[in-house]
Amino acid sequence: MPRTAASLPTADSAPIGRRPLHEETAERLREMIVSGELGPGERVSEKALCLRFGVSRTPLRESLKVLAAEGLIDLLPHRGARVAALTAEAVDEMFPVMGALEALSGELACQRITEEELAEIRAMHYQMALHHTRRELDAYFRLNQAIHEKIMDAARNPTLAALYRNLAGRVRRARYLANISRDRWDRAMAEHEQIIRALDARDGKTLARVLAQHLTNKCDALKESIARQDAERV
Amino acid sequence: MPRTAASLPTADSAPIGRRPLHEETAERLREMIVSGELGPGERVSEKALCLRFGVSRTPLRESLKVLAAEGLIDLLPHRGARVAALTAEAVDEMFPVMGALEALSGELACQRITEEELAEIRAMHYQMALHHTRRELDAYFRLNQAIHEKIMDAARNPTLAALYRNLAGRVRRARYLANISRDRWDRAMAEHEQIIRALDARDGKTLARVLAQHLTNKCDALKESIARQDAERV
DNA sequence: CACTTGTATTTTGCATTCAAAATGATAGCC
DNA sequence: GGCTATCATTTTGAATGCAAAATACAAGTG
Repeated sequence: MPRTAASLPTADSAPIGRRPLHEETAERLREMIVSGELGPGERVSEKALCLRFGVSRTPLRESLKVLAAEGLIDLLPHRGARVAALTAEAVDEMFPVMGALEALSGELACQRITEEELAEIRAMHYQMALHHTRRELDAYFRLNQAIHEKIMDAARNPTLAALYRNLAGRVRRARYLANISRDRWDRAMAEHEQIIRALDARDGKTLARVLAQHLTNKCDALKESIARQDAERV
Repeated sequence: MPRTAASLPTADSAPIGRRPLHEETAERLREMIVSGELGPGERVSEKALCLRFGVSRTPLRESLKVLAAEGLIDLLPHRGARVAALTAEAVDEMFPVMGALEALSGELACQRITEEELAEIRAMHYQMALHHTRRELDAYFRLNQAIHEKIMDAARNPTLAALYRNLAGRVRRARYLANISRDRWDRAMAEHEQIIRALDARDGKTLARVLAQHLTNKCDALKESIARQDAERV
């Protein structure tokens, strides 16, 4: 009878076939938005992108629908697509959610992380501390993000990780305007020390609390930046 | 100059125009999947659905991409779409996340809920208690879901609510196989009593804890059902 | 009889085409 | 001059058409 495991679509041994265009374009669009190449509120012309990517409108439009579902762009019926704005309200909504997700990742990671993973995170932490002392913001950001993702992965919950990455991607678009203060930066670094300690001790509750607080502080910092930015714009 | 608030895409005064087909079809598909009309793992034929909905493949395919992004269907390149399976592993991943999201909704709701909303929830609670004593499972489920959604709405965080509804939709597909035990049902009802009490007292921490625990128990019940189902299947 | 090999059919992926709506421009009017 | 109304252009929404891939089927071979 055919309903055996072998007949199910188990992704066996790396399919060589190329990826569909709508995936490719979705990824590139995502990258363009998250990187800031397409700014918040900016109009997204189908034709321009088709030309640029060298594809027809069909796969591109499929991508746009997906990106809209992910919250990266807004689709106005008969009026095209715009890159979703990143308002203070949206940030205010997203960060508590990210805080809850990261807190959960921390709890799960404490139960499931391996010694190897922890060692790697520790190494990244020290590397990041170095960038902190050297005031290398960009490199710091990259490692910061990588550490949080590593903890997320250690939680072994792909569903959780997917939701987190979605929100993180939306928020990351704002990093270029985060002119973080020396004070806040130092505090963030101190929080990361606590994160490592809690992880070391496999203290899930504490880690969850620290991560949530860390996110709350990040949110405040970002909102400050957005407010400053908005004030300048007027 | 045209860059004023009025020119921004503020959904002003109810656009009367009909909705795009891809939205319509996405919604109907979602409903078909969540209601169980399309069973987990079932193949989703583009042609059949086009015929059924009376639309061409273009908007339907756009819907499929969106549903895939939502995690309701799996897209196998060159092999069509299947309704996403609802495995015990997936449930195990989703419930902790829903627990975290509901816990957050509880905390926020305690800060923001109005007396009117609370009164309505209380009324729904008593109605639900009635269905519980009468063993009216379906009506009980409906009110149960409605209460959780009401708390979610009271949290005043649309981003949070959207993520929650996505997960809730994915999980809801399993409700028809939830032959809940008398014991578990009684315990769930008792937890709902606690929920109401915490909400009454605006005790966010307690509410968060109770909601998370409630979800953990729901998860266990569901996994039991799935395991039973799987055992029968073999 | 199981198993491969080759072929016909179906289904998917994408480009193209057509219709409808929105945008922009021009002319007419007060 | 400022305003509205009409028309041309652009852009979006959806259907159709075509090529490639996958599936189903049939015949041939050990």
